[in-house]
Amino acid sequence: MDYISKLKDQGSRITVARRSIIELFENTKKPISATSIHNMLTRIGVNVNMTTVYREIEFLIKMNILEKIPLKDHELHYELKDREHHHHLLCTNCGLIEDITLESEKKLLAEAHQNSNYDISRHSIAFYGKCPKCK
Amino acid sequence: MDYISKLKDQGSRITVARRSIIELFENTKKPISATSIHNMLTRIGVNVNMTTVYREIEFLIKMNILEKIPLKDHELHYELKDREHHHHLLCTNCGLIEDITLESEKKLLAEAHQNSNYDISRHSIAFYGKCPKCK
DNA sequence: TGACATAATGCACTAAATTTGCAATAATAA
DNA sequence: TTATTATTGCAAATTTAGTGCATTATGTCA
Repeated sequence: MDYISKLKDQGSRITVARRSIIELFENTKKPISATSIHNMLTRIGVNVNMTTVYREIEFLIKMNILEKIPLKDHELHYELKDREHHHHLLCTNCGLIEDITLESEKKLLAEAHQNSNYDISRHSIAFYGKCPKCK
Repeated sequence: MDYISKLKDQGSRITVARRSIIELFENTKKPISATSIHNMLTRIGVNVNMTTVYREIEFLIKMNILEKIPLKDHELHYELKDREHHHHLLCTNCGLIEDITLESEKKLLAEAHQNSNYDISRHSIAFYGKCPKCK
């Protein structure tokens, strides 16, 4: 079932901002910062306050729809949480962000579970380097 | 050779702030934020301005001694750069950060090189979950 | 050792990202 | 359509980070 129906079912209201932000993430499939969300919304004619953007992000994280993606930047980025498992490739030159899926991460995860006494629930992997255009 | 000697050799001055910050990182071996650095310095009686902390971090990054570690926080963290290769384990409950070394990351890295057309220079892996105390 | 050159620092600001309080607005149930 | 209250906007406060400039202090060399 889609996010909108889920939110409706659990009692949340579906506002223009909320719907637009969810669609933004569904179409983009990349980590987006709060400022970018605001810019993109403005570009498509959805005029919302930055405060609303921040509050909506917070809400969607609480609802388990978005998650934080920390990048080497002092701006947090966000992404849909239940996308098929994947990780990121970041260009240190132009800032481009791409996805990458990794077969061998299973072993990695198994090793992490074994080598630690943490109750691991999630993990993130990022590769930094130069993208095709920049190298 | 140690960091202090390296800095001296290359002409930098060794101030109380600089020496203290380097020692802080050597003793802590964990990602530390600028604010934490400032707090820790104050606690041991080294009173420096936040500006100095930020400028020193910048300097130590330029000198290849520190590197940025992005966490799920809107505060950047830093760590000594040439520590033996390792990654992080973060408690989603109390914020505890521990190190973890992984044998199988070699395969992962090889796969990443093969599956992408990026010129990968670095990577970071983080596991999120509950630490022994919190689970 | 003492004075000099300049790296490093502090202070007062600025800038950008994020958060909060509260009154106004709008989504939904009835 | 109306009432309830979730959501929003606005203004202002906080937090994190970075700057310009005058002052201080490190390391060098006479």
